[in-house]
Amino acid sequence: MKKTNPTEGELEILQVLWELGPCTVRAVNDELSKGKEVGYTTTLKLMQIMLEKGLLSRDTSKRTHVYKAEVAEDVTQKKLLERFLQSTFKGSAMKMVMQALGDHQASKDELEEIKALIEKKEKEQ
Amino acid sequence: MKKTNPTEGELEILQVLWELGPCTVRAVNDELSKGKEVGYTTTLKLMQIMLEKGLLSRDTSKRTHVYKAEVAEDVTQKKLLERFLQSTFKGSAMKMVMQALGDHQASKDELEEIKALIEKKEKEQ
DNA sequence: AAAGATATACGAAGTTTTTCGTAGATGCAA
DNA sequence: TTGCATCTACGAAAAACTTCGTATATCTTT
Repeated sequence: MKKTNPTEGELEILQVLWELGPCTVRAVNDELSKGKEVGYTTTLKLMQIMLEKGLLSRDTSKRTHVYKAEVAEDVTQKKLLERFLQSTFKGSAMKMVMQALGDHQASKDELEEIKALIEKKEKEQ
Repeated sequence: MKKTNPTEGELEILQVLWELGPCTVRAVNDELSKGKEVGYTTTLKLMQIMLEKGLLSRDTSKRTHVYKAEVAEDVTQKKLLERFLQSTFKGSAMKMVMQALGDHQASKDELEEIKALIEKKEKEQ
């Protein structure tokens, strides 16, 4: 029940559950299979481990168990982002933001949204 | 010589070399030791592996070898950023930017810099 | 009811990454 | 020169993560 950070494999499963909501192992495995080959029992095992870690919970009232994410998407993203920032950008969020903005396409709306956020932050200061 | 992505441990070493420039194993190990306990031969071994991978090069003309990063900081950051974006934010750079901006302090200058970049991007469109 | 499909549990092998001990070479100080 | 400190090489244990096979139970279909 420690809710340790998910590994990459675990994260893929979380992505599916965040997107589709509570799922059976089969559903998760089908979804993962769209992107890469992965055995059913591999997915099952991983989800059982995640259950132990507290990353998932499940409903066992039926024969086919239904799993559900126990960690929120935004909270998890935030934690992982902190870790990544630390390890790759020595904690400099702004440097990373510049890098990301520079390298990626953005729609007009997205740019506006970011600009609005920046202006809000500037007022706060 | 494949220059595969560095692992987390390898990244810590790269950070040191990027910051201090070419270093002996001892120097790198001393630096790492400021943050956590780590054995000398552990650092040595890791750096030897990185040498094999092509992440580092070294000067062996003296008894004490001097290692140097063979991958650039910004290029490496960019690669790792792509991977991280994919695994954690399903590739949505803008979502991550918003998250990072929202959660982190930024100086006036940094905010201005980002705003300028955004305006430049808007013009490009 | 029997056969086939599908489910969970679980051990264990396979990979990757990290850590460390030991051996042998070289430098340095008394 | 002798002995102590420091260096590299290297194997291999340890740890973390991933993958899978097999046993067994439960539906479902005929």
